[in-house]
Amino acid sequence: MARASVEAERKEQILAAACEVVSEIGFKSLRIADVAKRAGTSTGTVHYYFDTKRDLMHAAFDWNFTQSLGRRREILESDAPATQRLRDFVESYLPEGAATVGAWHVWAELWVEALHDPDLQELNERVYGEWRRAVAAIIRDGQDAGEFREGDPVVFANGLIGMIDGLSLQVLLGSRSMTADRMRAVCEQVLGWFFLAP
Amino acid sequence: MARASVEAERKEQILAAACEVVSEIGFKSLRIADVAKRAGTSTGTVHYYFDTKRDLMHAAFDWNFTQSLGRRREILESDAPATQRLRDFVESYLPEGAATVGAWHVWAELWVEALHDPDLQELNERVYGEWRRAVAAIIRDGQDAGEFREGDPVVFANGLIGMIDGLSLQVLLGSRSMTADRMRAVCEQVLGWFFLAP
DNA sequence: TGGTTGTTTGACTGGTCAGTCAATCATCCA
DNA sequence: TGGATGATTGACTGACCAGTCAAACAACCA
Repeated sequence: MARASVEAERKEQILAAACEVVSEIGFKSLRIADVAKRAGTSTGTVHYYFDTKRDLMHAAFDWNFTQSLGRRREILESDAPATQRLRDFVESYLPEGAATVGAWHVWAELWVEALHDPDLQELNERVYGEWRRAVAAIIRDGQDAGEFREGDPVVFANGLIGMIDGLSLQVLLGSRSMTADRMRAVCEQVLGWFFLAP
Repeated sequence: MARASVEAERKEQILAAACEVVSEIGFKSLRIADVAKRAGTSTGTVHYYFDTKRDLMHAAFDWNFTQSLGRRREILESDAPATQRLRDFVESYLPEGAATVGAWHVWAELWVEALHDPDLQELNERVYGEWRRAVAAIIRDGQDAGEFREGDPVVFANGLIGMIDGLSLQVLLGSRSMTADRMRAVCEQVLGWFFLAP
């Protein structure tokens, strides 16, 4: 066993580095040596903590999600009105800041890798379950408070999350027709249709 | 120059094979030898028509789009009511049949590859422009015919296409919470909110 | 028929990189 | 202090594969 403190710290360093490299050059181009360099260590050390490249990437994908969830905990657990929480949630997803864009890149790589990897599909399933439940809970709150029109919260959560994913991809691809600002406008429009006028 | 007939036929064979292989094992795992075998030819011949792997894949991505558009031409150019055309369009996108699922896989690979390739971003831009225009045109028709509520057609087209992309990804990932049937239900629900009752 | 151009083949090469390993260093504790 | 265990290093190896190339084959035409 690695000594607990060193192990946790070093793994974190390596996972953060792996996510940065994936975000910058993509999974396909990622070399263990790139990760090692970015983490300020050697390939030997990377392999000391992660047996294979696959293990490393699975752990990195998982870590990426944990970090994303952490960055949104404040929003999800806030006791602001549901309309506000939903707006904040959507806003926090817009691919604008470096952290969010980086996390989105890693997500996109995960998706495509998962197309041919059942273990990653399982990770996706777990994570999307969490997002879906979180959004559906906000919607239910909003409906209970009369801020939100009726309808199946899960259907709306699925539609909203799906739309965010699809639009974000276009933004990440640098589309001239779908900038972060335009995405914000589309999301606001859609939310507006579902919020009841105050 | 290759003799026109042979060249066109052989290129088509190779591109179709490339798309099949990408769909089955992913871009990252694709070997020129796989494509050659699938096309019933040799690696030498693949390289005779496509200088590099990158050239081959760019052409394959382009070809995949042309085929997808062809499969939908009938719907887009039909003179059925706008509501029907939009329903048919969405239905045609559901990742169910082999051809559609295959095309989606190739799309997903294109997206991720494009994150780090400006030429592919350009292809994405062109293609999305076409989809967006096609959908917006249907919506405009529907609004003119009073079948559809008012609002910016482009905003709605963007929202709808984004949602389809995001949901399709989850279906492709084999999510137990997002099957093709559930996706159909979400899309119908959303379309229902925007169609005016007859 | 024989020459020209277009097409096909697969063995081969050069470069790349994940993963291994033996050596070294650091930390802890008896 | 010295031995044990944990941690780190980077040179090395074996597998892999894109792209090359020389040789062969096919279609066409003069």
